[in-house]
Amino acid sequence: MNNKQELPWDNPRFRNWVAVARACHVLERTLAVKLAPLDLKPAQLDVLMNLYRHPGMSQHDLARKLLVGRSNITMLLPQLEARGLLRREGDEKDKRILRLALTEAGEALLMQALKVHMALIEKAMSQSTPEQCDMIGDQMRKIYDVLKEA
Amino acid sequence: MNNKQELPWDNPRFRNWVAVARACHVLERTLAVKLAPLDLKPAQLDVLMNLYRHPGMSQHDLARKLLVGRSNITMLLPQLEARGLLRREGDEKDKRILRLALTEAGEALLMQALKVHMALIEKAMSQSTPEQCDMIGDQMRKIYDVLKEA
DNA sequence: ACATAATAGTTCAAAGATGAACAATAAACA
DNA sequence: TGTTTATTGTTCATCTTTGAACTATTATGT
Repeated sequence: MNNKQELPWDNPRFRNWVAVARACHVLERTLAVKLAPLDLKPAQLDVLMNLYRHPGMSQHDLARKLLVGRSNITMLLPQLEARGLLRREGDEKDKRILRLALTEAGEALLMQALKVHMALIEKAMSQSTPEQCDMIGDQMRKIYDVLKEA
Repeated sequence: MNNKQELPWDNPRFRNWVAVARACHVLERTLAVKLAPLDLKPAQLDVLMNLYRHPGMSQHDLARKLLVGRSNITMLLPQLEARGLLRREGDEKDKRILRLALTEAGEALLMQALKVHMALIEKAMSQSTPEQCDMIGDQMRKIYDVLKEA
């Protein structure tokens, strides 16, 4: 009996996905190094980015956007709040909810961090034509949609 | 003064890379859930996969392949060794090196886990044509090459 | 209204990952 | 040979992440 008849490594989809995962991993690690001078970690940058784009969102919403647990957000925010990068204010109508927003300082730091992040992504994606790049993005969004409710 | 003149979200490369990262993240989380019945985590599966393909590799080699620190490997292996999934034997010529290899049980569990992993990737990548899939893999391998020495 | 269920956020203990410092061994070189 | 430098793996302290249990608040249903 031969379990090896169809090893994943012979399957293009498998091999290619492994490449995706590896590229993600190495870019994340590189980003962590490049953000170190700003005393910011990738997870914290994700928070700032989401608050910039969706000011007033709740911690629950943020957790879902970031694909992490709520408790993770609870542990993450006080550091950033103590540094004066964001505000947390209770919702008027629903006293359970804390609404989040960047401060001026938070926005300023975000802009610096985005330059770093952007430069890294430019370097990585400069290998692809615009058409290839868009196609990759389209496929990845499909993958996300397929898996997020699975 | 307007820092926002070229926000990353307007940049296709940025938006598309964010999609890649999100797809990676959600697939990794989904894999963790699907592997739970086998009492195996994605990081452990990575170890088994690499030992299957490169039997006799050292812990140092394994750490580099997985893009993690050596200490991480040191913490990871004893669990798997205790479950009888792999062997560690000292190298004859270089007494610093521990050579790693799967046991029969390790190989058997790997085959089960690979079915799960493979099914998930099939589901995710079935949206893409073979040509698109290969193109994605090619681009990602380029990204990895660009970043790994940066 | 009242009881039940659902939701937002927190706490806490356990597991994972990281990097610096260390011991043992091997390599380089004077 | 003998000394210095590199490499392999481990240990340890620290930081992150996670999920379950908990409190407070709101929604639902009778």
